[in-house]
Amino acid sequence: MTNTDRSPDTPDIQRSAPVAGGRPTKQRLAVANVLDSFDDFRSAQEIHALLGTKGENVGLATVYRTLQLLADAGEVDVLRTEEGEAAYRRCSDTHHHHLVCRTCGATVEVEGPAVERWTKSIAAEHGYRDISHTLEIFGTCASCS
Amino acid sequence: MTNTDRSPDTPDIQRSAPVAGGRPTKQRLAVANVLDSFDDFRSAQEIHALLGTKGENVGLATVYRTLQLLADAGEVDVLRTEEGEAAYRRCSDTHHHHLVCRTCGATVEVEGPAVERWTKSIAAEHGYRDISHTLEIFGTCASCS
DNA sequence: AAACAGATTGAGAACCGTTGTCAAACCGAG
DNA sequence: CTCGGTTTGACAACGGTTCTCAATCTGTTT
Ligand SMILES: [Zn+2]
Ligand SMILES: [Zn+2]
Ligand SMILES: [Zn+2]
Ligand SMILES: [Zn+2]
Repeated sequence: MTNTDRSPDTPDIQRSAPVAGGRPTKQRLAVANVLDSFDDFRSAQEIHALLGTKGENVGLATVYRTLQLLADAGEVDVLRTEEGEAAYRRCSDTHHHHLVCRTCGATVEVEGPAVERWTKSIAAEHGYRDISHTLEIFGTCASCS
Repeated sequence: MTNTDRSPDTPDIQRSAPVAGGRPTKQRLAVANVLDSFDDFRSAQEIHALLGTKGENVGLATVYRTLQLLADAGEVDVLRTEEGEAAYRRCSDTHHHHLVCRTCGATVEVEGPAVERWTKSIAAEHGYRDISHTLEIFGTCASCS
């Protein structure tokens, strides 16, 4: 691990913004960049492997740590698959949900103001406060039918 | 493990219906019964421990297997906690969602026909079929505020 | 530029929920 | 009772995630 390694083949940094307040290290930038190369949900291990194929060797623990950082900062969305593993995806910064293909993972961001209102009012009706919610829709996309 | 053990202190079977098509063994009935003794979501291990305190010693693997049976049969609802572990609860048999207290686990079943309609139409709009969805609402209940 | 202090990394161990293994026990049919 | 498929439980194995800690890096201060 030599961060001073700046040989000619080292790809230029594409994402200049620091990663969630921490130091913009080579590894964190690599993770942040690879997140832009797909638009479906990928597990931490898949992302780690993907980095490997691109010549960016980042330790698995660091991938986990960075994804957690990004998730905490709201820069990526986290989804629990039905098998219980966490999957990550770079998303728009407004609140939204996902329509995910069960087969190929193709993901569509969806918004539903009515749902947002409904959850709030239901929760208030029962005296619950500090509401949050999770809503994911699963199905088989057109090309997988 | 002696299933013929029917000493006088053995509690009578309360739930006579067979468990999800399989054999109504002592262990399965014990699990099915203990599920009636709480109305919030409990992990498999918590349920296993709870059985222990009631003198019903059921193997952990059997608890997992039985809960899976019941879940497949739709007799219990499964929820993935944010830490990724599965939690179980006996629920009404109609489709519904949950409003869960983040602190004490108090759970309210909620229904929202509008949400059901919305998920279907959104999915159809994008050409997705065989739709399913997950929706959970989290908050702090009145007594935990 | 050299030194320093704190942040970050990576390899591997540890953790923990869950599932698999398999011999022993069980159960219902005949 | 006997027999064959089902179920059980102790324990091993598994997979994803987190922890540990020494080595390395980075920004800042001399
Ligand atoms: Zn698809
Ligand atoms: Zn929402
Ligand atoms: Zn509460
Ligand atoms: Zn629903």
